[in-house]
Parts: sequence; C-alpha cells; structure tokens
Amino acid sequence: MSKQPVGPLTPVGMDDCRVPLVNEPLNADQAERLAPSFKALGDPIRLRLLSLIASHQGGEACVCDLTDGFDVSAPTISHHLKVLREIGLVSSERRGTWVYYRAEQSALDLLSTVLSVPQGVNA
Amino acid sequence: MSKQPVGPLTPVGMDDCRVPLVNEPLNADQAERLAPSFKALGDPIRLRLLSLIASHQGGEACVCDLTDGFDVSAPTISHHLKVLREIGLVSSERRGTWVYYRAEQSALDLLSTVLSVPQGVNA
DNA sequence: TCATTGACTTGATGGATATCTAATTAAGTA
DNA sequence: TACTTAATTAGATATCCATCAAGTCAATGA
Repeated sequence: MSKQPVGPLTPVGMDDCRVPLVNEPLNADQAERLAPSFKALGDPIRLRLLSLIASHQGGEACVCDLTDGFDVSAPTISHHLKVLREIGLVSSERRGTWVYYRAEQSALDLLSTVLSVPQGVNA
Repeated sequence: MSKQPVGPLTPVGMDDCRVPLVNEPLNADQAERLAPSFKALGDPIRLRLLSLIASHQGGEACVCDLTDGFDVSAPTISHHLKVLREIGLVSSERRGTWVYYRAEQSALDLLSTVLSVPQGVNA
C-alpha cells in the first residue's frame, strides 16, 4: 500500500501537470505522474490502437475492429488495451457481446499541452 | 544493417507524422517511428531532464546544472541524456570543460501535434 | 608532466515488459 | 443445456532497460 499503482491520467489530481514542460522545470512528483502515460504511448502497437480508436467513427471502436492488421495475437492486443485503459488514455464499455473502447480526449490534450512549445519561448 | 537503430526525430522523414492521431489511424510505419520518442519520454528522470533543459535560461543547460536534485548516479544521468539525444529530443555541444544540452523544440512540437485534439473532432 | 574535475563508456545485474499458448469468462443461440 | 464467438486472464519465457561501480576520455591548471 506504500506505492500506489500509478493512477489514471484524467480523473483528478493532474491539473498541476497541464503546463508546457518548456515553461518551467517539472518537479519529481509531476514527472512521476506524467511519465507512465508517455511510456504507455511508447509502444507502436499501443500508438496504433489509440489512433484507431480515437479516429474511429463516433470516437469509439469495438475490439473486433482492432484486431485486424496487427501481427500479434488477440491476447497481446488485449494486454495493450489494458495498459491504455489503466493509464486512462481510453475507457471501455461492454455492450452485449462486444466491448467498445473510447479515447479519453482530455488525457490526450493534457499530454499534448505538456509537450507544446508556446510561441516566443527561449528565443 | 537490416534494422536501423531508430533514427532521430527532427532531421527529416518525420513530416508525414506531424498529424493528430485522432484525425486518422497511424499506419504501422508511422507508429514505429513515433513510439521510440514517446518511450524516451516515458521515464520520470528523462522527463525532468528535458524540462530542465528546455526551460533553462537560453534554452540550454550544462550537465553540471542537471546532476543535482536527482537520486541517481552521474552515469545514470549521462545514460538518460544519451537516450534523449539519440532520439533527437535534445542536442549536445562541448564548450571547453563543459557539455551543454539544448532542447529540440521542433521535435517537441511534432509530438505535441500528434497528441493534439483539434476542436470539433468526434463530437 | 601530473593532478583534478567534468562527462562518458563499459560491463554486470535485477526488475520490468511484450509475447505466446492454454484456460477462463461472458453473451448469445440452437 | 450445450455450442459458438468475443474478449480477457493466467502462467511461462525471452528480451529489454534502469541502475551502479569501475574505468576511460577530455580539458584545464599547477
């Protein structure tokens, strides 16, 4: 119980991270909360899955729409979706036989902001 | 020679990646070129180093300015700086006794764009 | 030339992780 | 109930990676 399992990105407690990292140095705490999200994006399969989900009609996609076009097994896809879900980059919902994944745009937006380079920084 | 060591982000050949991943699905090739950069950001120490460098006076920082405030050894810092440099997120230059690191803003900007969520996407 | 300081490289190690097969759960249907 | 399909979990394995101690390289100065 001494080390919590890296909570999700969206819910709360990340507001102090919604700042470009070029503006001021991240402190250790902020860095440790942000890094796992970037790590989750650091796998090509997860990046493609997220992009597939986020760009899909209606902002969500069924797992059955995601398994094609990858050279890995279904359990591996499932594993990567779990990583994305646990970090809060996507959410999932079961509807009947199928499970649908939805991209969490606010989480994406936060990470985008962290990496953004505001005009006129460090001329 | 069959598998190149994942080239840097900035130089060239990344222009086709400068698109929000919510706009259309990343293809396998794009994902494999982008993922290593996010992976590089996926470590809290590297995130802090990058932020320290990027936010430092003049847009650059000496290694001697970076080693304090971390709980890891100097070789470990050096290792993380190398990872950031080889992926193209920072560049380095020796001036006399000291080595200075500079953030590559165009690389940061590219990654920020990839994660950005344009208004009105997937209502 | 030798000593000092800054930075990096090397080599080893423990822990994390991507992947698979096999088994399991969940929902629908004959 | 039994069968089928969708998706996940469990367990095993091979690889990757963060870290450190020790050694090396580079620049400066006594």
